[in-house]
Amino acid sequence: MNEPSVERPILLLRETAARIAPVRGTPVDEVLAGATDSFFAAESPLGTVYVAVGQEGVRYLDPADSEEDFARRYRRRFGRFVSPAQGDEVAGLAEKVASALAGERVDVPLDLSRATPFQRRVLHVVKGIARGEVRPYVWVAREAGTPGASRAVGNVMANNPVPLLVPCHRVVRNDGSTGSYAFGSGEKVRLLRGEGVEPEEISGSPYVATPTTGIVCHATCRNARRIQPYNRRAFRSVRSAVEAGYRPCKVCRPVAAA
DNA sequence: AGGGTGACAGCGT
DNA sequence: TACGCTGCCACCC
Repeated sequence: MNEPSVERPILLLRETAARIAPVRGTPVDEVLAGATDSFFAAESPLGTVYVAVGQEGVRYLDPADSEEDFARRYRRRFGRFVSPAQGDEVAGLAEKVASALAGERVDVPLDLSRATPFQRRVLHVVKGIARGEVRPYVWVAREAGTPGASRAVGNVMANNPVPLLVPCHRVVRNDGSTGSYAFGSGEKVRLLRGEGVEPEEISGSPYVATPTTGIVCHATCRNARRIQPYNRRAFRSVRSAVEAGYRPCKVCRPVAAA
């Protein structure tokens, strides 16, 4: 605690805690302990990101410019302090996060306790979108149990506390265009390419069917990818495919209703 | 034909 | 409250 080489975020933190303590009538150390979360840095496709840890797991991930910048943003968003993790307090979690950000399929515990029920449902759905695949906002809305809420889903994505870990960059528009991204639409396209999704394969015809089965899929559905080129029928919408006699795939569940 | 555009419904915050 | 990483349709060339 009394290291001579006090880092700047910690110094700021102590100063603030020292201001708060007398107001609350609480010892400084207690204020510090009760209002401070830990963070660590990790490498990701977005570059260096900082990762804050809550009670249940990762609470916040941000490709901030610096540790100071990250701490500021965290404080503004959660109303709590954050300082670099000491010793090995988050070592296990940091390892999982590093693996996940490297593209491995590891389950990273998340702390979404600050999210609304709707946000939690949406984030949970999006977490399940596999690498190499994309799904439209309207699909996420339907899967989350609120079929009309595709725009509200966009709002949740815009405020995703844990980008990359909850892969909001895999949520695209229903017309096959990639849509916006909190860190820029170009970054979204780059991320998707890095995962094997070429924007061209969905643009204009995000749905694909085959007469051999009579089924229509999202173009990036693992089953759609197996369709032989000469059996491949491209569609701009599920509706047009259904009108042509195809029924929705039971694996990727394209939204059939108007 | 099919890509672009504008209006507006619709949802949660 | 008004707003937004949308969807859908009408309408344009």
